[in-house]
Amino acid sequence: MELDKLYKCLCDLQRLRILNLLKHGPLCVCHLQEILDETQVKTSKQLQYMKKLGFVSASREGIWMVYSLPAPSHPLLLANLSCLLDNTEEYPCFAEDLKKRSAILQRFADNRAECPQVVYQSSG
Amino acid sequence: MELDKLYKCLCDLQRLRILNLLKHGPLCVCHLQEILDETQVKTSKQLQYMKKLGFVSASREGIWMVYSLPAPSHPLLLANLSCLLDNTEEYPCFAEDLKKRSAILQRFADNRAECPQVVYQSSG
DNA sequence: TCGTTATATCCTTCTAGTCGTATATACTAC
DNA sequence: GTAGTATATACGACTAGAAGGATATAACGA
Repeated sequence: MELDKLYKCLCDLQRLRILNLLKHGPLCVCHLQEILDETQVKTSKQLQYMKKLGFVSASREGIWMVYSLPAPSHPLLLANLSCLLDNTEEYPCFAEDLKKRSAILQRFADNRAECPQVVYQSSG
Repeated sequence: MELDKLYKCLCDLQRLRILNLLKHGPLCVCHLQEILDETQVKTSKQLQYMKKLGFVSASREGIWMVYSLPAPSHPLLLANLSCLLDNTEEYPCFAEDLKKRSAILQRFADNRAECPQVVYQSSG
């Protein structure tokens, strides 16, 4: 894996936000899309981009495509993701995204049909 | 400073190599060019790119433009640069560049006219 | 003043990546 | 089979950035 590929992956705010979310557990496209407040196409394309580079992996569960960070992820990727929440006043979106993620997982507790099993399991 | 700007700066191998070199001390364009084995235009353009984003700073000394990392640099930048030498077998260029830098600074010991003062001082 | 060295900028071409619309595919339920 | 939901892809327009050649600028020494 080349370093410039890694940084190309990180140099888009939306991709950073996606990676930050996936670091805390797998999610499917529709929920990423909901959290990021973005179109389906745009979200999907960013995921394809990162998948092609090997920084996220995908697996189908029913109608959902569940995206997650592969194990093991590049240590430099994880190190950078760890910093995203450090300056919440300057970059509030990362913490906010995680709050939205929690809310969605909470919602799944009431309606299990809204979410694939892998995602639900990660909520605990 | 926005995160995506920082990563855009890092997502080019030549820029990474320049930053790795400047982390160990200031250098002028002609010596960066020599170490990277690149054209003058290309080297200068990369420096302009990074300067515009604020990740390197420049000061003229006689006929030379001396580039360096500003103090303080973005902590995330420094953290990433610290990792460049970690996997020397996989990314040999960063260590090689530093060797070339040492050789150049050594050369300055014999011919001081070949180098501005700030660069020479950093060799110690 | 002129010549030389170091560096920056202009101009054009080229490529990678973005974005949006529309459409295609995959799966499920009926 | 059809309908509906989730996701991916194809296509075209657009933009940022890369690259290279030529040229401009800045500073120096004679």
